[in-house]
Amino acid sequence: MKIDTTSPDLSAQIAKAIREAIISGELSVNDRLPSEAELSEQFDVGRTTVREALKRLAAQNLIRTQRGAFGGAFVNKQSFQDAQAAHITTSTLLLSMNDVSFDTAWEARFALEAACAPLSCQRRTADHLATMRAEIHRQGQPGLTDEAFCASDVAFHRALVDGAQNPVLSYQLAGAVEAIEPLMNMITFTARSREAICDMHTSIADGLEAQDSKTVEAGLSALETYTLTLARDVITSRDQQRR
Amino acid sequence: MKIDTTSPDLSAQIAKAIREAIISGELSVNDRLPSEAELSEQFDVGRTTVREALKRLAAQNLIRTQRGAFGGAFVNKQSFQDAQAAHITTSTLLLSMNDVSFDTAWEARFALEAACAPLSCQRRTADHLATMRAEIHRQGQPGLTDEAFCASDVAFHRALVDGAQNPVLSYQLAGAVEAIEPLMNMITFTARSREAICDMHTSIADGLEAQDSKTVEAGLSALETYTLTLARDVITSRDQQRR
DNA sequence: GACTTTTAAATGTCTGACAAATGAAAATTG
DNA sequence: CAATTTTCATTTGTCAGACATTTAAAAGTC
Repeated sequence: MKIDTTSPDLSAQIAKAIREAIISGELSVNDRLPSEAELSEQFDVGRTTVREALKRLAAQNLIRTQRGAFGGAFVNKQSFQDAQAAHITTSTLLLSMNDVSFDTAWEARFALEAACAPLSCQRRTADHLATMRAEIHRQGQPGLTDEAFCASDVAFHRALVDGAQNPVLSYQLAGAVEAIEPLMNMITFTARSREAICDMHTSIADGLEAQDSKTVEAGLSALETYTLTLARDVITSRDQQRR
Repeated sequence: MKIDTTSPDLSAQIAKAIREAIISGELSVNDRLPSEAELSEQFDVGRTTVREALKRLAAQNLIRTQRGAFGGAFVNKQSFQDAQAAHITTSTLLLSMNDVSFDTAWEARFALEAACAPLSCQRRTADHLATMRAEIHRQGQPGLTDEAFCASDVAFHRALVDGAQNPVLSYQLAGAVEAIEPLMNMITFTARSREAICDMHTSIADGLEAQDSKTVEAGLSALETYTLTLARDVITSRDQQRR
């Protein structure tokens, strides 16, 4: 592991070297890295620089640190849970910073969700169904705020995705499903549209319960079209107001 | 923005505070953060601690720094390209560190790819088709190493996904498609299986060219089943050798 | 007005110091 | 001897101060 000590980004270089050692398997889960003092000797830099490199790795969840004798920096096991949270954050920022149209994000989300539908039909448990029914019930409550409705909507679709019982799918989908929530919140639904959405959710849940993927896909497709129409109306009327 | 100066993770707290300011929109793209000296005053911590916080954010691509007068830390625009690279790294580590079975990863990958197929049929350009044909041709070359074959395979499928012309889809899919490559490399294909794979790739490309999503989906499905069978054979024989 | 020099501001790095946590080893005690 | 307490070395967390380097604006020069 060599670095160019003349370049002014030593901590980035050191982080990269260690990161690559982890990715290549040279360092395994729970392996202990050399202490900061040892690393600073090895790389011939100050301890400050080493620490900045370690913080970079910690920010990526690649290592954790522990104080005290026999403490140090240890290679982290990537958990689906943590990775998912980070993935959602990044996806959300990507959408908000890149002027991604609602159409594009919505299309991606439903295309991916539809891919889960057949698997979820096969494997969904009573738990998944119960979650979905509970969320549908919540969505029917009159006093619900728009934010709470959207959150419940996300929970409903997450249950559908999780029903496929494939952690890789759940992880990848989380980004698409959750990141769109802020965009959804911009489109405030009327009480009437909520009722229609609940009906479609019920139809989807019925299909999953009956393990009938045709019904589920039809319900998802209807939901996609319906929401897209609503969204376009909202955007059109907003543009008109702006004139 | 307040932090608990008695807790021993000041830099993480500061990073979190700034991160949330970015996510909430309080700080916008290209906004300049206060200088390190100013931040260290605001948070009442040393400059070292502030710098560690900033390095954390830099590791997540949330900020960039620039030296000199009128330099400083600026909020980064998240680019799909950078986010995709990070996403692939994380996905790869997730698979390798969590004993995800080949079956699970493979199922997720094909379910997601199949979701892109109809869209790609509609929108793929001549460029995408040309890339796919070129990769098929490369895959037929006899001297190709296993690694190169797998890389070409990834490029082929990436072209299919990109054909949907939806950056959100491409971003999400990249994780699933690329992260499985190391697992694929473990399964060394014989020359004969390569031929069969090329045939299926050709069938998929033909379907895309004819904008016939049925053919594409059939090709993908055949490829999924075929590779899965191969993989199971390899794993079974490997287990037998171990006895 | 065009060019050069100066200067102030900012990040990048290093050193040395001390605080705090932590587990092992040694000392103490019953 | 066994259980408990104390000591101690190690390691991370934080700070202050220093200097190098970069950078663009400001001042000076022709």
